[in-house]
Amino acid sequence: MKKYFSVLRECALFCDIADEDLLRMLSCLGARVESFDKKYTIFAEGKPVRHIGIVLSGSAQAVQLDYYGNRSIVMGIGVGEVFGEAFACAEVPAIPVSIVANEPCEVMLIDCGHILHTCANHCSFHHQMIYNMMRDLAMKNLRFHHRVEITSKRSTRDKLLAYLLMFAKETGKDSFDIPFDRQELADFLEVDRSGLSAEIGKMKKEGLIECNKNHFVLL
Amino acid sequence: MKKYFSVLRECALFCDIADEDLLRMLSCLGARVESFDKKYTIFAEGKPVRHIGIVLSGSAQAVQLDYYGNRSIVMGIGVGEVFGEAFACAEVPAIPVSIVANEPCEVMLIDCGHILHTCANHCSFHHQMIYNMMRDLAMKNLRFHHRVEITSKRSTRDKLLAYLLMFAKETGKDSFDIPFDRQELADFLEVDRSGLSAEIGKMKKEGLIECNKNHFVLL
DNA sequence: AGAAATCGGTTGAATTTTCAACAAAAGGAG
DNA sequence: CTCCTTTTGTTGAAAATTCAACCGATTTCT
Repeated sequence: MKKYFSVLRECALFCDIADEDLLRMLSCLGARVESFDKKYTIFAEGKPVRHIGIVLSGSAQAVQLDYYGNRSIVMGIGVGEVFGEAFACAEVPAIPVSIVANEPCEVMLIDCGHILHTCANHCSFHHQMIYNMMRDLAMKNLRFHHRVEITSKRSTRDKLLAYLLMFAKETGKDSFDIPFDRQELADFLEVDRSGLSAEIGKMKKEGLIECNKNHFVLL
Repeated sequence: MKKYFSVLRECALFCDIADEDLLRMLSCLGARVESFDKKYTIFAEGKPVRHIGIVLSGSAQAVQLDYYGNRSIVMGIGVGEVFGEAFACAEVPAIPVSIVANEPCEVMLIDCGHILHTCANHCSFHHQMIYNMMRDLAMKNLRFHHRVEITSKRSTRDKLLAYLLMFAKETGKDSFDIPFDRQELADFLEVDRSGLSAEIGKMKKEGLIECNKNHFVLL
C-alpha cells in the first residue's frame, strides 16, 4: 500500500491524516486496490454502490447514456480524485451515471459504511474522514456549478470559451492540455462533435486560440 | 424560534436532533431569522459567504447571469431546504451564483463556522451536524446529476420531457404543479422561452401532456 | 511492416433553435 | 372597475446546431 501514499496524501479524503496513521486506517477500512482496463465499467448506471473509489493511476469518467445512445460526460476523474462518494453517502438505490475507466487504471475501493460508521475498534479517524468527506462533497458541488456555467451557454463557441477560460483560471496558465479528445470534449460540452471541430477551426483563424490536438492556448 | 420547529424538523441539517436540544443549539449557533422581499438578492454572485441559509417560508432560487444578461436558474430552493452550504463549506472566495428570493420569504441564517467547528461550550451536536451536512451535500450532488440528465438533452422537447418525468418520479404522481413560470422553466432548461411555449403547445396537441399554467399532467 | 481501427476535420442539407416583435390573457394596484 | 404591468402564446426570419457521410492522418495491434 505504501507505494500509493504519495497519491493518497493529495486526496481530499485523507487530508490532515498523518502518514503513520494511514496504513492502519486503510487496513481497518478494508481498502483494496483493483486494476481496470481501458473502457471497463467500474460502477454501472442503475445499480447501487456501497463503495467509493479513489483513482491511484490513470483516469476515469462519469458518463451518462440516454435513450438514443447519446453520451454525455458528467465529469473527468483524475489521479487522487474520489468517485461514487455522493451516491454511497446518499445511499441511492440506483446511481444515475456509469463510472468508466478512460485508460488502464488502478483504483482504491473502500466500503463507504466503514468510513462513516464507527467500527468495533473505535478508531479515532472517523470524525476526521467524515469532515473530509463533507469538504470533498462541497468541492464536487462547486464543480457542478462550474459545469452548469459552461453548459448553460447557448452556442458551441461560448461553451468552449467558458470551458477553456475555466481551465485557464484553475491552472493559472493560458496554455494547457485538456483531458478530452474531440468526441469527449463534445460530449462534455453537450454539443455536436463536427460542429465543435468547425468552431475550433474558426476560432483558430480568428486568432482567438491556438489548438493542436488536445493542447490549447488562449490568446 | 419555536414556531419554525415544524420546518426545521424536516430540514436535512437537523436530522436526528431532538426537539429539546434544538433550541439550545440554535442559540449556540447564533442562528437568526431574516425576512426578504420578492426579488431580493440574499447572497450575491462574486462575494464570499460564511453563512448558510435555511428557507423557513416562501422560496428562493440559485441564479446565474452571464455576459449578455442571460439568466440560468441552477436550482429552486423550497421550504426546509438549505442553500449556500457548499460555498461556505468549501470556503470559496467568490460564489458562482446569486441566491434570490422568489417570493417574500423568511430565512434562517447560521454562520457555517459555528456548525463545523466545536465551540467553547463543547457542544456535543457538532459531529451530528457535520454528518448531516455531509448527507445534505451528497443529496445536492444527486440533484446536479439529475439536472445534467435533463439539460444534456439536445432538444427543447426532450429537455421538457426529461424534467417532467423526473418530477413525476420524485413526487410519485403524474399530475403536479411545477415551481416555475414559463420564463423560469426556460431558464432552468436552458432553452428559449418562446420556443418552449411553442413546444408545449405541440405536445398538448399531440396528446402527450395536459398543461394549464404551471400545472402539468403526463398522459 | 501492414492491416485495422480510431480520430479529427470538412462539407452540405435538414432540422431546430434563437431572436425580435406583437397581441392576447391574466393579475395587481389604486 | 379600470389602468397598468406581467405573463404567455404566436409568428416569421435569421442563425446555429445537428446529422450523415467522407477522407486523410494518426495510432494500435498483430
